[in-house]
Amino acid sequence: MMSRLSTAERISETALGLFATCGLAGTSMEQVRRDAGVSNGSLYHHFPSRSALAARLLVEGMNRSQQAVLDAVGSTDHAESAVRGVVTAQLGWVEAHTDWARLLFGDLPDEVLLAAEPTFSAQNRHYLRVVDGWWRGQVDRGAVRDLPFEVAHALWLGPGQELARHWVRGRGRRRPTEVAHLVAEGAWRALVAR
Amino acid sequence: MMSRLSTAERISETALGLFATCGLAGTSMEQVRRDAGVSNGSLYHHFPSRSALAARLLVEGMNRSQQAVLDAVGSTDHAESAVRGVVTAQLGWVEAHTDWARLLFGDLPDEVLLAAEPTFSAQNRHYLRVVDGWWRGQVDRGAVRDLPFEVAHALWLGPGQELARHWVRGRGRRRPTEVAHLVAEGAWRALVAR
Amino acid sequence: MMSRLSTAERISETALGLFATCGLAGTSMEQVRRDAGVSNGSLYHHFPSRSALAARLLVEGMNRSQQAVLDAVGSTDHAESAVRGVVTAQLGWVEAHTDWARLLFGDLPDEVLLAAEPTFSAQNRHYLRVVDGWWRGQVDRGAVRDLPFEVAHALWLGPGQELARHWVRGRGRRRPTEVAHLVAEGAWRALVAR
Amino acid sequence: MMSRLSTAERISETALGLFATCGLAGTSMEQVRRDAGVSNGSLYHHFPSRSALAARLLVEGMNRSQQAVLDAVGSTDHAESAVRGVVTAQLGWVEAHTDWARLLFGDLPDEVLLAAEPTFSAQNRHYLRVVDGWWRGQVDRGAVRDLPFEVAHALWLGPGQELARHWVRGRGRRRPTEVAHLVAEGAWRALVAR
DNA sequence: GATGAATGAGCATTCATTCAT
DNA sequence: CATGAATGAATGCTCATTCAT
Repeated sequence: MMSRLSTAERISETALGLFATCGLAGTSMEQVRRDAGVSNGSLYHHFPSRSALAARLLVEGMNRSQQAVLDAVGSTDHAESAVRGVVTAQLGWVEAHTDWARLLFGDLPDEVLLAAEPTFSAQNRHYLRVVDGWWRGQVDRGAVRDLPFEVAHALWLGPGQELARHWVRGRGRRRPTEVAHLVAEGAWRALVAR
Repeated sequence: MMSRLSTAERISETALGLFATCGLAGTSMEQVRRDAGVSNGSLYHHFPSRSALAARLLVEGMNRSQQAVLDAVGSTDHAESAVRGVVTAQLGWVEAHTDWARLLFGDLPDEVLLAAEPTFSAQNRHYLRVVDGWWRGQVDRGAVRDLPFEVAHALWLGPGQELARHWVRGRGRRRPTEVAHLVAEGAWRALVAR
Repeated sequence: MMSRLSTAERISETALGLFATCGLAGTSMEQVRRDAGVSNGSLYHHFPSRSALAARLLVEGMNRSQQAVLDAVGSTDHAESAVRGVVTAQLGWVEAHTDWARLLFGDLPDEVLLAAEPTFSAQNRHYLRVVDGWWRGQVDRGAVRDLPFEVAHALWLGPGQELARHWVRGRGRRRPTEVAHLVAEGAWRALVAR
Repeated sequence: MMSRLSTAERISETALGLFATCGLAGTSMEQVRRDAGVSNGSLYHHFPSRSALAARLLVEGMNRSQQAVLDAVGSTDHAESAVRGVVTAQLGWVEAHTDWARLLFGDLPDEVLLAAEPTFSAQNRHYLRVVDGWWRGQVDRGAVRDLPFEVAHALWLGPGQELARHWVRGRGRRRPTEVAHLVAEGAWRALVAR
């Protein structure tokens, strides 16, 4: 009997692990091929180019990560719960999916971004539209400060991002979820009206 | 007459520009060599390996960037001024030195980090010791919230980091310095006691 | 139609000739590639490194050369015939396969020896076990002097080795096979009991 | 105060050690330079080329090694003593000067041989003339078998050479001087008239 | 005698990718 | 879907050597 995973899945998983460990630019198709135990021809049958492989993982990872945030935002109309919930969700997701996180935190060469379009930008647009929309609603309602969205986004998710970035690189004592409530509290204070 | 810059300087500057444009992993020694107008042997005489070249720039850039923050912290004992000043300094420095910033924001392969040690970690220790020391002083004085340093650091510099990261990648309308006061305000709210 | 030899064979043969002519250390992969009329990628597809190529030839050559000796030893139980036969076989083989001989006589860098393991040492063990065993048998039978095997081996094969070494380097008037019987006679006298 | 050895001597000794360890072809001027702690310019001031350095050591080593044999031959007219004495001297010298021996046993690229001429061939001629002359004298006197000189030389020094070769490469249990008398005995039996 | 910058050719090897089977 | 041979461009790096100071 064969392994449980399909060839394509074996390749994906192997690649994700390698990207996390060696960085996207530090991983070659040859490494993926070897580690996945797949023939050259087979590899290229499933992913017609290196960029295509990276792009597919990027899109998938971005989707998962943003979904975690969107779920948190969508779960309540109460501003404070949502703001805090997003931070908690962000840190929880990173801690639960460090490989994906490392990929998303990394440098993405233009060729990969190019290959990831259009799915990528559509996805992104959707994410931004939803979150931005939610934010403006709360501004109108007077629940949060009236800030340009990029500033709000930075104050909201920047600290968690920063913390997570250190965490996945092995720096930082505390696990993200350990301090999530402190970060969430900070974000809320930075954003709440008055 | 020769060019004003020494060979080593010409190499450094060329490399920094290329790293900023093509990414660290996307820049080859051959490109550096060609663009700097230097012979192969000469290039390797001054920088015995690709990693050594990258590491030297990394250490230098890190030093400059951290110095901007240290200067801001050291310039006053008044907590609010210092907290705000650091954010402003951070965003100002990034905007004024986008090439350096791009290098520091990028993915640094282990080989480069390895080559950057020990200067790098010594420098880092110094930076953290000073900033951490200052922070604890303010905590004792009751000026700021009693947060683990990594959390404080994330709330303090994370938003700016996030904003700057987008900015140097060409995303984000507003220039960092334009919104610096808003980010600084957010950071202060997140950190101030009470 | 393609050439009769497989790509791998074409590479092997070309490399053997070059190693014989220019020495192992004096032969570059580039030369092999050019002379064999093979693409770079193809060369490395078949032999993943310079050392691997050399090692494969080394193992093969060692095998052939030792087989000539083993055949001579195995062909008779009569001590004198075997001792003389081995010397004759040794010199005959060298004269008939100077390219192989030159490779085996040359300096073998550690990397190559390392790459040749374990096949190499297994082969060697077999060779030594057989010849040593045969020798001890003759010692017990009182046909030859009771000498430590390494000394016996040196007296037995050393002179032929020395002669062959000079011959393949172009020194020495007489062809090995011309003087084989004299060398064999000397070896026998050095080894015979009484 | 400076080191006791002159720069040239430091270079020579370093090079000899490296040649012994890494092989002649495996040693670069850069390695010699580094290990000797000498500047590039200084190295080339003393030895104008890589080949010149190797050649100088080769000539010197050959001289020393042959002198040991010549001394043994010259010390007596008694054939047996001389034949045995040469073998003993040969093995003794190798054991006492393994670095030199390794150099002399190694592959010598043409460029080095070329650079070693004419000293080298003059030395060699001298050596051969003396030993050949001595041999013919003994043949005429009926003390030894009437063999072509190259065969006699192979039977005489070949076994020791073989043994020594293994010894310097770390193979072979017994030290050369331990078994010298056995080898000498074998050589004498192979050569003695009757 | 010593120093170190400069040179440019050369090399082993990796890589992404294609293609015939 | 899978296999592995084939391709050729590109890369990081080493080396022997020269030269101005």
